[in-house]
Amino acid sequence: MKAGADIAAETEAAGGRQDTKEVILDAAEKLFAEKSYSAVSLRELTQAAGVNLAAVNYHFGSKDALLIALFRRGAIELNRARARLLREAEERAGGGTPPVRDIVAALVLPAIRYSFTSNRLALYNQFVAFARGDGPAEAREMLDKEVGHLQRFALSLARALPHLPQHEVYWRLHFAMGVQHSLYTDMKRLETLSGGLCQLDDLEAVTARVIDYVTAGLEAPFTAKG
Amino acid sequence: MKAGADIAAETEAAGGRQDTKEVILDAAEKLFAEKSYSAVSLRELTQAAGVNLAAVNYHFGSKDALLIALFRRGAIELNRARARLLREAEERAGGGTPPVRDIVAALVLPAIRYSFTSNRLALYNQFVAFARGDGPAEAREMLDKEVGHLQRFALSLARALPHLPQHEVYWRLHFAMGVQHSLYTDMKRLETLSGGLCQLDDLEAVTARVIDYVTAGLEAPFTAKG
DNA sequence: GTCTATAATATGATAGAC
DNA sequence: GTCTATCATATTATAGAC
Repeated sequence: MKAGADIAAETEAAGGRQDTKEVILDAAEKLFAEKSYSAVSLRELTQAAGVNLAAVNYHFGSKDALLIALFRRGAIELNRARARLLREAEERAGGGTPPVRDIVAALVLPAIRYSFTSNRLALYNQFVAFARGDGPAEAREMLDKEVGHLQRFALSLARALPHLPQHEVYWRLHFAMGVQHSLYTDMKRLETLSGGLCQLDDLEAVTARVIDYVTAGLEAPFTAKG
Repeated sequence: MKAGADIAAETEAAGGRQDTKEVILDAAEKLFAEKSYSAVSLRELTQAAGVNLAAVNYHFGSKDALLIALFRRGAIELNRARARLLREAEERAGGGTPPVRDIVAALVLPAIRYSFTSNRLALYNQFVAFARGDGPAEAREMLDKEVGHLQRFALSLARALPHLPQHEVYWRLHFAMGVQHSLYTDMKRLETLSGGLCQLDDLEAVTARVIDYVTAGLEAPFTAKG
């Protein structure tokens, strides 16, 4: 019954310790989020993970392949959570179009929610922001080409904002991603700027703020451009 | 009369070719913007610049020091342009408070304007986004601690939005930076997502879009939070 | 200031014992 | 699947000739 390639996270469920592959993924995500991909050596990484230096190459084939596996794991998790919330919002709207605010919430909540609870998705967002810069070409292409999950949001937003031309919806969704990005990379500057007033402590408050801001941007009056 | 350490950019003005130091800075900015700091070797860099391998260490002392010099050059240029526009907006307001939209324009215009004209500030923004991740600790601290220019904008915005508590102004300004960030890092994803509909071709249109979005976010109705 | 040659080290990857 | 030892290579930095 115990096939070689079980998909489910049987390790965590099974009560005890994770298998090596996951230990490596977790350590890598943490380090790549702190220092970005190229700046972390396999030696530093395997030591932090408490595994042998050769383990990364054995389990993933190469450092690059590890990065891609990491992208994949995070993307699946994040996109699934977003899609579920979007679906629920659509169901609440009874087949109609959910309000912009609910669509935005579905987009924004998963990353923030899991982010600051010791769970992974925060690190995922942080490390993606950096690794987009210094990852291998293959990894960057992946990030730039897998946009299916965002398409769903674009469609939903277009229905909720029928007065906007389609390209305007895309632009504003793009900006919305940028706003989220600011949560994962530049927080220290904000802390400095605000003299410690603004921090990522109160999750509910931060979530509400982001949703307010993004919703307002999406609903901004439209003036024809270019 | 020709002291060793002239501050001004006498080279460009003098009519002809740049001196080695500037050639290196320009090449570094370009490469770091494409591939991020750690991913670019001194060999690749000096070759692209057409200078000797040892030139970086001779002129800057180390690769890290080059990065910091690059940060400094770009920051000075960008902040000066922003400050000038903000001052002009304040003068137009006749000593009173400029409208939010004008403050936003002062914040947003310089980077975009110079960005896509072959000039440098675009590259600067792009490479800062990446280098924040994988630069040396000293460089990151610099980025996180030098916030004086943003303070000026925070103050101006606070006057223009007197109903907002101060920390809310900081948050929204922070989000505004994130929106700008999206112009310099994730454009390929937007192009894919929009099927080529959205691109950085029409500068005026993009500028107007960003200003619309950011202004709407800043002026969003305030609901008390945490 | 520029160049070549090279030092000193760190890196990703792999072979082979267990 | 894990470990040690090591290869082949790339890295930053520097010494010293010109």
